[in-house]
Amino acid sequence: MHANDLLAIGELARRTGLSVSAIRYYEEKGLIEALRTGGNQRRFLRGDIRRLSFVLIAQKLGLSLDEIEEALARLPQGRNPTAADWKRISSEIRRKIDAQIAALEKVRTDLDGCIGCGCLSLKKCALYNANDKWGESGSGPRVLR
Amino acid sequence: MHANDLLAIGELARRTGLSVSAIRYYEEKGLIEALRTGGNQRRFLRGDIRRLSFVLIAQKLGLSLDEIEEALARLPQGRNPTAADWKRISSEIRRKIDAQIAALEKVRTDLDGCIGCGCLSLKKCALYNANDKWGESGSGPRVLR
DNA sequence: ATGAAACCTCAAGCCGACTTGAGGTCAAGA
DNA sequence: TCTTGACCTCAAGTCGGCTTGAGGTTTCAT
Repeated sequence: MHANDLLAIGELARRTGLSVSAIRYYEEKGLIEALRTGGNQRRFLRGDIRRLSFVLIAQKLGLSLDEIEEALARLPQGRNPTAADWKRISSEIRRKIDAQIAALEKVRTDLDGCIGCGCLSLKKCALYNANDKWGESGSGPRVLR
Repeated sequence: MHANDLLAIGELARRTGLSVSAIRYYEEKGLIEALRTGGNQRRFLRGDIRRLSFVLIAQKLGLSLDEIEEALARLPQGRNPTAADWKRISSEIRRKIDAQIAALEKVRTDLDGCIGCGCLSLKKCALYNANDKWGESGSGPRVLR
């Protein structure tokens, strides 16, 4: 059962809650690497559970896979995140969250002003004219639903 | 120039900042309706500027087009939003924003606890285990970038 | 009457983060 | 040995909110 301390992809999926296809996708994107058996099946190290945990948590915080890949790439010797790495990275993330909250609070304030006026004029409306970054089309991390 | 007080699609686009293709897309989705000339070109009423302004603002507040359509559908006689409609609808939106801010603040608190521990354990991590709604895959309004 | 600009429809493409399906191979217990 | 379940690759599909392109028509000023 614990033959070589290597995990098959299904086992890793079970331990992380990810789907098998998602793990394969992450490998393709370079977020994780796999060893291969003689029969070409993936085998993962135990530490990869932690690596994927990092990916999952960072995603919940709103980072895109590209951003997560970048964070992982900046790790000292290229291996999985330690507590110290996590401390540094999570402080950066905290700053992003602060910015998101501040942006939302500004919108709320503008909205409060707008409820009173009911103008719905694109020329005058603070809601429409401020925070232009909000409306940029295109994609990015989907933070809230 | 102001022949019939009807606007061609390009004119409406200019006045709202939307692209022509976006307006056609909104028509297809049922967010806006157009009259047609004998030659099959769309003609819009002046009031549609206001209707589209509503769409734009509601989008910036994080509502999906489906949600916006629903809000517009609930308007009294099926025409464009008035100041009173806006007041009612924007109050509902405000509640959503409050919820979003509260969710983000909870994540921030969890993150602060997490920075200290550095566990990165899926079993123990409050960040991972709380706020499951955050991680739901699928699509929805992209609120923040 | 004419020529350019604006309009029309319909189909396909884009982004991120995956999932689904087809068709085939590998590993391990009975 | 055999069977079954887990695995493999590659291509295509999904979602929302549009954009882009091809190929054709209308409108309007001159």
